[in-house]
Amino acid sequence: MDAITVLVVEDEPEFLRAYCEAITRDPGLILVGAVTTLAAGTAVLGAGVPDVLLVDLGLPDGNGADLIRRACALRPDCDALVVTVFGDDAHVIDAIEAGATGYLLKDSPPAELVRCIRELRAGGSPISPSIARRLLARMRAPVPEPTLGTSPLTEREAEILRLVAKGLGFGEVGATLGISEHTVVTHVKKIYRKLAVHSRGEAVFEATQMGLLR
Amino acid sequence: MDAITVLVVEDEPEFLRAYCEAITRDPGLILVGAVTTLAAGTAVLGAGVPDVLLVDLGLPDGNGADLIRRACALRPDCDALVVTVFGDDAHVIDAIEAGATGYLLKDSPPAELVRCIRELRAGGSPISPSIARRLLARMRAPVPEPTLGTSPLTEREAEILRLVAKGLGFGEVGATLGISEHTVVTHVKKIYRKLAVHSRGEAVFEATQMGLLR
DNA sequence: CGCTCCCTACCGCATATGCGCTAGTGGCCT
DNA sequence: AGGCCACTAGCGCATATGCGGTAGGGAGCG
Repeated sequence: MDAITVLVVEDEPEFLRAYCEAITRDPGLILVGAVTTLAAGTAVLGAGVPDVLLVDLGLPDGNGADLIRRACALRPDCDALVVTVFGDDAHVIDAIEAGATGYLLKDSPPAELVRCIRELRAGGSPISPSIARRLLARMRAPVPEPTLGTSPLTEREAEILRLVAKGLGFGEVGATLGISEHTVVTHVKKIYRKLAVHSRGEAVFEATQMGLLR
Repeated sequence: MDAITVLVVEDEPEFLRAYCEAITRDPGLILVGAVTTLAAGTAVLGAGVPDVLLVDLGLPDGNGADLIRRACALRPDCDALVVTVFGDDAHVIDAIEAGATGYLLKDSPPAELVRCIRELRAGGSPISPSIARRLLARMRAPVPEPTLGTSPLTEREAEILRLVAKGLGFGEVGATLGISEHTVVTHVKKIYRKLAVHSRGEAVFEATQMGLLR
């Protein structure tokens, strides 16, 4: 296994020193750079993206997430390990969407750090437990059931709206459901009144916003 | 700090033994039960939900996720730690949606286990790095930016579609954008052709599915 | 037994919509 | 300079849509 190249971007001197020390002490890791600003980090990336980007989010001249974005764009298989004091959702989500594959809070000892770097290159994603808790909570939320009962629409009406959304004409909807086109029109009229809309497009739009379609 | 009560549900004898041994050896943990089936686990929960539910997903008589669901329903603040060989998305997502707050693969040593149980009660969520990697990948996907460039629609067309979606007639759209109604119609025709649809509703539906609206 | 709500069905009519066709202007690229 | 494309604008026409009103059958409820 080749040695792992690491670039450290961290503005706080003590942390920077500690990280560098831990990395250089490990024979399997190669410190290819240690900078304290977003600008400097960007410059280093231009000369070649390392295997692992160890980055702090709160840099003096910008957000570390931007650096991650750039690194991932230049080299998709590189790993970005965030080490920061920010444990809030906004920072975490932003970093992850930027392409971070690891997220540690600054309470981890340097020894832990090198282990995490190894884990990263092995295809894993070390994440501080407290951060992981937030992520899990966030993944659980997005599935709150389609909500049939609280919908202002009748089951039948929703069914018709779904078909209308798929582009079927009233006649076709009627044929599909085995009812008259006139009946479909009647239903649609009620739907419009309930949703306070006046056209197909608006109805479909409102319905999708309300999560009534699939 | 009070001792942490733990219920183990694991069908494989060797693992069950190893888990129980590690837990009983730790003075801060109290093993309140060790069962091998979903049915037995359910029964034990009926008599009181422990602080931590250590559960395998692949039980002989059902899915461990169901047990997690039950435990969380009975006692929302309990923690469920999944320990399983299943590392695929379906199992992971299912378990997390069920309420799991930790997810370990069966390659972790028992010593690691008790540390994870402590982390759980401290509000953290221990997750095997390889599992975490899948979760991160999954969180990155759902938000790939509105993507103006890759959209089949022109900026102007998308703008018109947004207005149409809000229920405006072609004339109103024209008035809003300061162009002729006829021009709006022309745009709409191109939109329909590009999206391969034949009505307002279908167009709005497709567009929302493609994330072109907001 | 009335009352309400949902699903069903129909008539009529003004307007909107979908579609094909033509065409001028301006920007971008070769 | 010529080609390609987006945006603009218009004509004509068949059909769909939106909206009003009416109405019967069935299910559930006090």
